[in-house]
Amino acid sequence: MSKGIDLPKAYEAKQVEDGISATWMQSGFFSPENLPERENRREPFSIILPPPNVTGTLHMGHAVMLAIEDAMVRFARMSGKNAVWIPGTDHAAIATESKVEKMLIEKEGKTRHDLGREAFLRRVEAFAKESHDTIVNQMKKMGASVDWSREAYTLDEKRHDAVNTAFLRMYKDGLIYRGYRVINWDPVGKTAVSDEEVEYKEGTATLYTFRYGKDVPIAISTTRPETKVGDTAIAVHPDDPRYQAFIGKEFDVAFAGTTLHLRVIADACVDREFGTGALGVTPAHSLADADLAHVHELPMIQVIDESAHMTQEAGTLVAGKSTLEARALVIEWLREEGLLLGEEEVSQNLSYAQRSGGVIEPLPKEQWFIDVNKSFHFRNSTRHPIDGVEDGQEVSLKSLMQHVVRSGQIKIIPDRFSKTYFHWIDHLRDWNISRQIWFGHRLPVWYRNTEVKVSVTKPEGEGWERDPDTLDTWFSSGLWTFSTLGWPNESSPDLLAYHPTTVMETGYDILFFWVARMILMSTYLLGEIPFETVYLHGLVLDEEGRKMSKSLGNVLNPLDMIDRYGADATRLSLLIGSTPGNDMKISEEKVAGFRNFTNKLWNISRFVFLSVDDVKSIEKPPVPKTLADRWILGRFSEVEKKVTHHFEAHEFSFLGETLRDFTWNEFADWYLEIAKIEKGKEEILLYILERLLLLWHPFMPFVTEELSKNFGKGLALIAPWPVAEYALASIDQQAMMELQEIITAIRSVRSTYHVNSQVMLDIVVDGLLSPDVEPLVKSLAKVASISSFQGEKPAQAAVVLVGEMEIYVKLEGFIDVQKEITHVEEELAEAKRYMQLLEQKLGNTAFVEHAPAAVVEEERAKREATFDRIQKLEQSLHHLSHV
RNA sequence: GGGCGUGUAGCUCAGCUGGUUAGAGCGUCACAUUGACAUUGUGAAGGUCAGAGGUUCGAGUCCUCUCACGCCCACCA
Repeated sequence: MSKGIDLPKAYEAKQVEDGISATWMQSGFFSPENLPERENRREPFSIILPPPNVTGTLHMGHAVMLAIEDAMVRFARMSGKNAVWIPGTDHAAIATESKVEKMLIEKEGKTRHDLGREAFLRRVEAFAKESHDTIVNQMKKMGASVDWSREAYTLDEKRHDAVNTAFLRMYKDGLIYRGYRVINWDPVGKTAVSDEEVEYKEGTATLYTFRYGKDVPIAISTTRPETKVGDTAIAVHPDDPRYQAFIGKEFDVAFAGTTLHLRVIADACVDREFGTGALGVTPAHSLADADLAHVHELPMIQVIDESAHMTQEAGTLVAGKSTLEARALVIEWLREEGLLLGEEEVSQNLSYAQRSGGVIEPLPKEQWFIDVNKSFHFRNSTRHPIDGVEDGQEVSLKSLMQHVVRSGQIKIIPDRFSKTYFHWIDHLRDWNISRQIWFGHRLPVWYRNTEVKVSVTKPEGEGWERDPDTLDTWFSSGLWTFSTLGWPNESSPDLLAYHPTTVMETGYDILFFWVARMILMSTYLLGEIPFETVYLHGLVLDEEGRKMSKSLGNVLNPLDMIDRYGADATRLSLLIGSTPGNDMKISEEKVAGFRNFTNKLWNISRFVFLSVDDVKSIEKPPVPKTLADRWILGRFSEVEKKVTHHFEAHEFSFLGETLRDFTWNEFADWYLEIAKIEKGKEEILLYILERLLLLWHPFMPFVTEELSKNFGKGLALIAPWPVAEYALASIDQQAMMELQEIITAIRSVRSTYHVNSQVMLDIVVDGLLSPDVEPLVKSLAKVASISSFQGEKPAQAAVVLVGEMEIYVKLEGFIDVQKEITHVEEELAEAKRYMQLLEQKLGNTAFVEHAPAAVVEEERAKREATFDRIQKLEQSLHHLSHV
């Protein structure tokens, strides 16, 4: 059997992947308009790639995303859909700017201000360009079948147009406003950040309890004494009997170099149990206090500036000092005045800026916000209207965001994240969208003295200055599902064809940052949902379950994995064993394991190609001739159905396992072995192999594309998805029971003959049996011994006749009776020696009487076990000598 | 403080709407292997399914409580 094609003995991913990548690119089939005509080609499938930041290189998180999305889009494409997957990159405003500035400081000792806006931005752009090219290259290595002709960038001209259009419309509707508010200030990045960009870490702090002055009857507690120079009120609980008498009273008091005017206010939000039960209100430097100040109409005094130093307003004692210096000074002052009543170590959450790591300093600032609660007139889409909201109805952004998920128009997988989503919306505050950085979309806002104009171009007249601020990067990302499809041109062909997109696949960690913002923007601007399904994958962790980070040195680079084990193995290791919304651990070993599988698939193909005369595509379903044929064809059809179902249900791990089990445990281990004995299986082998490769294609595109070439049918990339053509042969009740008996019998043969590794695995059977267990057992033993005596290498499966039934038995190795007898005799001798030893020990009365009872028990148990073992070995020896 | 989740073999995890004897991969051990594949094959060992109680003919699966761990949100000054 060697007339077919002879492939290399092992699959060398490195040698084929680049070539295949090039073939795919040249084919143009990543762009839907180039796809060959098919009946259902009008049905669209669209997925927009979550754009990687242009700050560096791809990591495992990206690799998971690419593996899942590529599997989705390849399946859709093969299923005949008009499939498009749009790639792009994200300018990642703060992240990129701070990275470039950091490099600038390290290499040249200059800050961005030393360079100036224009020159600095040129540096950032150059860096982004370089990073972009690396990322694109990496995506190609992964085998991502994205449509490069539609590539987008969150900061290019088209997206800039979309951003401006969105901003202007929201401003007109009163949803974007400018306000002087307490915001999260990052003193390191020197910019405001949104609530979502603040991270919390547990830390300890000293809680100081003190009075503002001798004449102030209420003591308060704080971890930040330096802010107290900006206090304008003391808040107590309205029902607190201790402070009832003071509510509404006002105090003027000299405090640490300044004079405070404090009003005692009552508010139910005060926790009576904490500290003294009274709270010093600092409206300018606490978001919570700012809310209080708003309700109670308290004045706001800014005592900390943008570089985390005390302002002139803070008074003579601390003005100009850093917050830490000021803290020490205030405490010292309190101590001297005898006002400090107590100090206590408490654990506290400290807030940091996500990107720069700076300690967040809440302070009041003029910023731009999106109002999530304000009512406006909803404009519904004419083509894909949102159900349950009328055109022109009064809604708020918040209510819209809730509605589309609650009504099931957007489905989140796994479902439990819907709860998280609603919980987040319930607590949502207005979104601060202005950033005091340079890299990003500059606000289309102009100022002239007190005049403010929102316009893309400079307003008429002299003296207009453009707002130097840029937009939060997530503002442009929020438009991503439609800004990539041609919006704001509402008649763009792509927008008409592909929006709403079919699925959004991304990590759960950006549910709020991004998914929620896309829902906000799309429902508001288009009156459409941005996507029908949200599939959230988990984070990729290292072997010990830690996040991968450069500082920990536990980063597994997907490119290294691809280099060592191939892209297919890397993809499989990320697809199998990961379930939506759950984090996954990955290790190099795991990837190596899947490399073995790609090689297995390669060798299965190699065997099939070698054993047939003519490698060709089998057009008509082959007619099964034997039991084994009926079985494998039936099983294969079942697998085809299952795989299709798993794809539709986004159950990628199940899908992979189903396919792997069939490929390895059924097709290779059984049918290929049977095919070595029973001839005439060429058609079936080819039929199953060709289709099996296609089923695998979305998961491991490279090796399957390479192997499929041999069938001469064109690219697997656009091959029609296989559809089941056989029914599984039925096995009736009676047969099942008899089958069970046979398996039991076989197992007993195994132990009786002490040939645990020698006999057989399982049997494949269908139809009615009239089994006589004895003959089966005998024939097995016979096959085994005969082969061994003739010194031939036997096949790994045998067909055994039991009555009129053919039974396929898988065999592995055979008994060399003589060798086996010697082996058993040796073991027997050893066991007897051990037995003697135990007898001796237990016969010793001193041991039995003085040793701890447990030890004696243990020895007795050992004697029992050894006795059993001797009996078994003697039995084996008896059987063996009669074979 | 609120919410979500996890706890199943040495390790990583499956186990869907409750149904025979709880599975896979890796690891370990034993044996085999010249002809598709040592990136292989066959087997073995290894589990009171975190614990307690309950519902049920029947619970890894449903309910209640407890313990441990993780994540998210809010934030107490």
